[in-house]
Amino acid sequence: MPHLIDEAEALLHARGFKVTPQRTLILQVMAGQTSYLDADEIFALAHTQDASISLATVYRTLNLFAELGLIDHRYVEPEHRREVFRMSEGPEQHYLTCVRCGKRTVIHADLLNQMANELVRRKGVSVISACACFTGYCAECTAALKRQKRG
Amino acid sequence: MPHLIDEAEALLHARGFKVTPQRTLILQVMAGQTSYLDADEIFALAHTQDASISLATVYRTLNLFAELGLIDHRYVEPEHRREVFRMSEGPEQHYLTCVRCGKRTVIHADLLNQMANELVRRKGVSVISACACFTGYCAECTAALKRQKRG
DNA sequence: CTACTTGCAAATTGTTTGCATGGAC
DNA sequence: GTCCATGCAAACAATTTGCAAGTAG
Repeated sequence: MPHLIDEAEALLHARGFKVTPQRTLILQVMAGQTSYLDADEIFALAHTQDASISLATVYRTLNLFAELGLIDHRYVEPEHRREVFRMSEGPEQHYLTCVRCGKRTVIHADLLNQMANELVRRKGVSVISACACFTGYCAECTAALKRQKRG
Repeated sequence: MPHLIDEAEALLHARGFKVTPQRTLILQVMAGQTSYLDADEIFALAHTQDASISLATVYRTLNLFAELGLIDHRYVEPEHRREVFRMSEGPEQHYLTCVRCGKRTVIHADLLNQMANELVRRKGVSVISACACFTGYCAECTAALKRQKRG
């Protein structure tokens, strides 16, 4: 998505931030992904293109992009304390992490948006961002366990 | 809730764990709370009763209690990576943290349970635990901002 | 007694920051 | 040329762990 990258660089420029090779590289890495990546994964991908990039720059850049609204960041199970990031484009995703196989099941935002709307209606609050993390069994493991129980 | 504490101690015993003064103390601290506390807060409260208790013991004990299902743990905004704990008794709580005043609005579990049910129905997964964190404006700040906008 | 627990300090993990150098504009 | 940005290493914060000493059962 070169278009996305151009827009992002224009925004950087407009806000007085410099368009450095590192920032462009991280934009490229992020734009090529559909799901969330953690800082280490982003660093590893960027590092294959530019071996001199540092993890600190990755963190600083991700934080800058998040402040500018270019990327979303959230936490997922089971390593909940590790932050993950992705471009803000496209529908938000949340996850159910399977305790049996570790797989993440994507939960699209409509469900959480319903919840956010319910919240707004019931409590009079306004919601800026929402993060939902579920732990459980994915569809396959749920089915497998049912079979096991039956058999 | 001495009743809760007795039950917890009985469970410890039944599972072959020892009922130490530290564990009893932490149970007392937890039982006296209605909302989530982080490890430091629990340590601070315990420390007023027994100055020799260590933070490591608090962490170990909380993890043990969580494994036994005695307490719930989750993460809340804005310091999302810090874990918070409370006794499993009573309705689960989730929070919306206000970015303007910092107040936490309690979100009772029925909303999230609806979402979990929806998930089960739509995706065939099973949900063990769910954590939802919202960032936004609490009811007061939402109202204040509306007034400000109008006035 | 014996195995589980504790306290302490050190180790880990994820992320941030100070500082001197380097580079975008 | 002037700041902003980078890389490095050290600092931080939250949590975990190794180990020797202590204690519940």
